[in-house]
Order: sequence, then structure tokens, then C-alpha cells
Amino acid sequence: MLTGHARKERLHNPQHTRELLLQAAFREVHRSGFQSTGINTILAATNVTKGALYYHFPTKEALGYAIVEEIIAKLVRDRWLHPMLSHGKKPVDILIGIVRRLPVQPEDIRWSCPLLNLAQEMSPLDERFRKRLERLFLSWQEGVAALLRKGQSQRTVRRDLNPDEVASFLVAMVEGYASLAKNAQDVRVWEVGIRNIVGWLKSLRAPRQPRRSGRRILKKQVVKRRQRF
Amino acid sequence: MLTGHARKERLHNPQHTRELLLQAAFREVHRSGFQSTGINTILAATNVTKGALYYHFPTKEALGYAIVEEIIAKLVRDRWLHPMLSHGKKPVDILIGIVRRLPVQPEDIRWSCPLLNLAQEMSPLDERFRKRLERLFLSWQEGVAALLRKGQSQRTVRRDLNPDEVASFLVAMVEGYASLAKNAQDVRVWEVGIRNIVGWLKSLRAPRQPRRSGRRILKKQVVKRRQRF
DNA sequence: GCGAACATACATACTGGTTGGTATGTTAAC
DNA sequence: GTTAACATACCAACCAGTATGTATGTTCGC
Repeated sequence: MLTGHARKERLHNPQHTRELLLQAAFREVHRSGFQSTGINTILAATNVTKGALYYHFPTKEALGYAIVEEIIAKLVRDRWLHPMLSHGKKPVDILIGIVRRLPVQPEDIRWSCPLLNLAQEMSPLDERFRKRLERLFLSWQEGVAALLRKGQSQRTVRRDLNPDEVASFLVAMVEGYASLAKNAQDVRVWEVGIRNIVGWLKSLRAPRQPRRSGRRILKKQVVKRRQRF
Repeated sequence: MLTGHARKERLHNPQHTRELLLQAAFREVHRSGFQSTGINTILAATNVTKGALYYHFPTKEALGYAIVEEIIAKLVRDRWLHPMLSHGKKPVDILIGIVRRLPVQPEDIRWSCPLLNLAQEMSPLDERFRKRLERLFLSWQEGVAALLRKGQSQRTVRRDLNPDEVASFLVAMVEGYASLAKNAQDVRVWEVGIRNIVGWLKSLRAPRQPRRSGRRILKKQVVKRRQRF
């Protein structure tokens, strides 16, 4: 009885085939870009035939969108959003931990960040691609911003900072260094970048709290919108 | 006698044809990427024939290399290296001026930085492309670093900074924000980025100089390698 | 339990269009 | 008249996509 759990031997295993295609397509698109990745390359990498691919994905674009919404979105969640939920730790320390744990293998540096790659290539060319990628960037930034706001309310993050702008600053830096390292094809460029990002993250911490004085300080005086660095 | 100055009416004007091809190729590559730009697109944009193109450039790659070495290199020089030579102004102010003068038109944001685009696409795929682009990135960073060193010797730039690392930090941020703005297709994202970069640049300035005391401070104590932000 | 009926999940062969590149012919300039 | 500077026609390889056929899995009547 081959119901319930999927048996490997099944010849028709649509979920498995679909996932196989998605992973291979992601791999190829990550390396060569979406436009330059041929359907046949994906088929050759999977031993799946064209009929099967076009059964699961109506067009090449649809396959691309699925890569963004399923695989890359998961990467953002796994690397950034989920680790941010770790309780008990201070926001800045959480961010430092995340940045330090980012992949540093030569392969990772070589092909750089999939989100960035696809966004660079497709954003000005295909609006539906752009929108999907934008959602991921925004969820990333909003996650960081929310974490910073939490830190501000806990008095562990400087309150003169604008969380949204700091968040996009962080994202810009991570992606910027990823680009430099990719061009240099040098892990050390990335490692120096990480060090500098971590150094900058440390500067976000609230200074040692002064003894609480009797009279309260007006919020307006504390929360300045223009941040220092 | 149509010697000396080139007459427009000349039918065979190789320099002009070559330049025409280069400019059109740059434009298309900037928009769609190198791999996805067809030779025929460039020909259609210039009313030049295939024979003429392959007379001037042996392969599509050679055309791409020429774009990097002639057009993009000139952009780096014009936007960064030359403005850095302005005498009399303090290094940090020069950098702020340059960053503030970077293009902000919707078209510029849409297609983003040509150097970054090509580097993102071609660095892991073609070593000769990568090398040429790397040279431009290094000249850019070295220019910034040299300017910072000058500022340090003039005591207008903090001496606890590592000029090379600050320079790559700046480049990473510029390119990172360019990517974010390109994905968002929003000039405001870029403008916020510029503001934050300028804010950060201001933090590089040496603090008000303390009254010179009698005994000299050892250089080793002043120049720390780990910078603050 | 069992097979007909049907739907899902592929496989194969092919198409029109495009790709970078080339072989060969022509014209302008000196 | 020689050669540099093109123009034209053509090529094999590849592209995304499709038409059509086939094997597998499921459902349902009985």
C-alpha cells in the first residue's frame, strides 16, 4: 500500500519532481543569472524532461517567480528573520551573531547573495520579479527595524537612531560587501566587511545608562531623528 | 581638402564608428546585462552593420572589455578620481561633495551603477572581465584611501581609522544603496542612502584638536588600527 | 475484488525565432 | 591600385515553448 508516506520508488512523484526542478533552477540562476540560464541546462541537471517541467511551471518566468517566493524567501527567513526571534539576547548581539554566522565559504563568496543577484538583474526588466524581490528586501529590513525598536524600548539600543534607516543601512552594507567580495573573488574581502559591519553594529548600543535623576526627561529631547554614527 | 578635422559627411570614419558602437553597446549592456545583450540590438541602435562591428571588435567579449576599459573607467575617473584632486578643500568635504553630486535621476536609479552591474554579472563567469572590473574598483578605493591618508596627515581626518578599510566601506555602501534603490525603483531610497553616507562621512572628521601640550604623544598610541564608528 | 473511465504526470519530437560568428563581396580613401 | 572600412548573406547552435503521445495513479460502479 503506497499511500500516506511517499515511497521513493514511485515513478510519479510530483512534489519531488517539482522540488528537484526548483532546486536545480535556483542553483543555475544563482550562478549564471535568470536570463542566461537555459531551460535545457536545468533539465540536464535533473534528468527531468521538458514535458515534466512545463507541466509544473507554465513558463520560464513562473519558474523564476517560484524560485524567489519559495527558495530565496526561505533563505531570508532562515538566515535573518528566525534568528532574530531568539529571546533573552540583546538585539545588537543578535544582529552581530547573525552577521558573523553568514556563509563564508569560497563558493558562497563566488556566487554572492541570490537575492541581490536576482534583484540586480531583473528589477529594472520585469516588474513582477521586482515586486517579489522587493517584498523580501522589505521583510528583511522590517525585521531588523523591529528588532532595533525592541532594543530601544529595552534601553539597549541608542534612541537617537531611526530604526528603519539603520536597518536599510545594514542591508546595504551586507549587500555592498557581498558585491565587492564577489568581484574580488576573495573571502578575505568579505571577512573584512563582516568585521567592519560588526564594528558598526557595536556602535548602535546605548551608552552606559546614567543614574536615573528625579525629574523625567522629555521624550522629544531624547529621540532625535538625525542619527550620529 | 578634408584632412585634419574629421568631416561629418565622411562615409568611412573608423574612430567615429567605433565610438558609436561602444556607446550603444554600453547603453544596452548597462540596461540588460552583457550576456543578454544581443549583437543585433547594438547594430539596430547604431545603423551599423555586422561587418563593421566585427571589423572593430573581434568578438563580443572584446567589445565588453572595451566598454569596461574605456567607458566605465572614464566614469570612475570623472565621478571620483578627478574630483578628489580639488585642492584647498578638506578630504572629508571633498568626499561629501562627490557623494552629493552622484546622479539621482530616475533613469540612473533604474539602471544603477554600470560598474556594479557588470561586476555582479560577469565576475564569477569570466576571469578577464573580473580582472578588468577589479582594477576599476581598486583604483576607486585606492583613490579614496589616499585622500583619507592625506586628511590624516593634515589632522582633519581621524587617525584611528584604517584608510583602506574606510575606503572599501564607502564603496560597499554606495554600491549597496544603489542596489536597494534599483530594486525599489525609487529615487527616495537612494536619497536616504546618500544622506546616511554623508552622515557617516562626517563622523570621519578629526575632533576639535586639543591644545598642543609640551610633551609629544607617541604615534603608536594615536594610530589605533581598530576604528570606532 | 476488479476492471473500465478518467486524470495526473510525465516523455518525445518538433517549431519558429534568435544567437554569435564568418565567408565573401563591395566601396571609399589615399 | 591597394587596402582599410565596411555591407550582405549565410551558418550551425541554441532558445523557449508546444503538440502530441504515453505511462502511471485514482476513482467508481458493480
